[in-house]
Amino acid sequence: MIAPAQIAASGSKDRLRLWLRLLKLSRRVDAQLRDRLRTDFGSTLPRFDVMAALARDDAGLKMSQLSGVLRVSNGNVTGIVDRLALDKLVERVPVPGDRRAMVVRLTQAGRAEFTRQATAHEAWINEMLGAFTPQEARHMAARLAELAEKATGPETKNVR
Amino acid sequence: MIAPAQIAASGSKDRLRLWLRLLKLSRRVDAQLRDRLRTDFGSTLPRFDVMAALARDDAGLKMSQLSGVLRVSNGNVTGIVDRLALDKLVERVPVPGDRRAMVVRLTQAGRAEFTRQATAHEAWINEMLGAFTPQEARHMAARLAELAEKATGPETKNVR
DNA sequence: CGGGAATAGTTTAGGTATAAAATATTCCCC
DNA sequence: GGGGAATATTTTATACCTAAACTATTCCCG
Repeated sequence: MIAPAQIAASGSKDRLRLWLRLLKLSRRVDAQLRDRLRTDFGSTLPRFDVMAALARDDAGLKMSQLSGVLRVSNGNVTGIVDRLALDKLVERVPVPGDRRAMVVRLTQAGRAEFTRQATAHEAWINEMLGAFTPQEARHMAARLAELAEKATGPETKNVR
Repeated sequence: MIAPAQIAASGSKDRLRLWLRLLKLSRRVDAQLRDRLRTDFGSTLPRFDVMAALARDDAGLKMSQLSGVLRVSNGNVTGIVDRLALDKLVERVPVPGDRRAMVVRLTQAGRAEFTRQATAHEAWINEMLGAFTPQEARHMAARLAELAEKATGPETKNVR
């Protein structure tokens, strides 16, 4: 027989250990990506994330949509878009019917640059996670997706 | 028959999708932890991480050991320790034989505060990852550890 | 011993992040 | 149609984070 308290405590420890593992792996991949983006493209992960979000849609996204998709604060997006705009990789376009809003979209140059970076990005990930077979990657991704759905916490923050 | 290029491309896509899943989950847990630490304890995740590292050892750690364990830059640790020291949660102690080095350790108050926060922290994780059974958590953690070993990239950065 | 290489830590410059306040505009209801 | 609530974005204050430069000390080899 096992005391109930011990069962609960043990489950909790297992989940904590899993979290520490997940954190360790994701930080390592994250650090590599940041480093390579910096050295190979003179860019950063947040910039890449913004461009990736914009690349999905020729029409671009409003600032608030962008912060919703990326799940970061509004003020944060302002700064990143400011810097991308300085480099002429994105542009702010006023929204016809609403003088409050701005649509951000990739410029021609931004689209070309993103394509280059995305190709490299996928190759880096493929290299770093090369120890996963495609089958196992699919399986684990599916399992994570399934569990993420049940997990506590806001699934989406600002997506409207 | 399947074209070789297609096989390679497909594996790469699977790993990319896995990465996006991992990132999504870890960001969500991260955000929750940050939020709860802030509202419940008026603290932050980096502060918690530093205290957690120090809690393992009564003797404390040198600044460089701290940045090595946490895998963050030296300058970063300087700032976090500065702020923890202002709150009297940690203290810097000169190292007898080496006038360059400082050992950082939890104060009495810091140790007590960390114990409170760590208990809550484990409960939050347990709640957020509750969809994983302990068995599955153990299994996945083991698999991640195994793969992390093989994965490309620096396993340890500054640990000496 | 003397001096350059290595080590420990802080500082600096710039980008990323948040929450909260401020600004501007639009919506909508009475 | 006037005014308050809601929405879109920027600004502000503070903390995090890195790489690189800088200071101080220690190590070590000739």
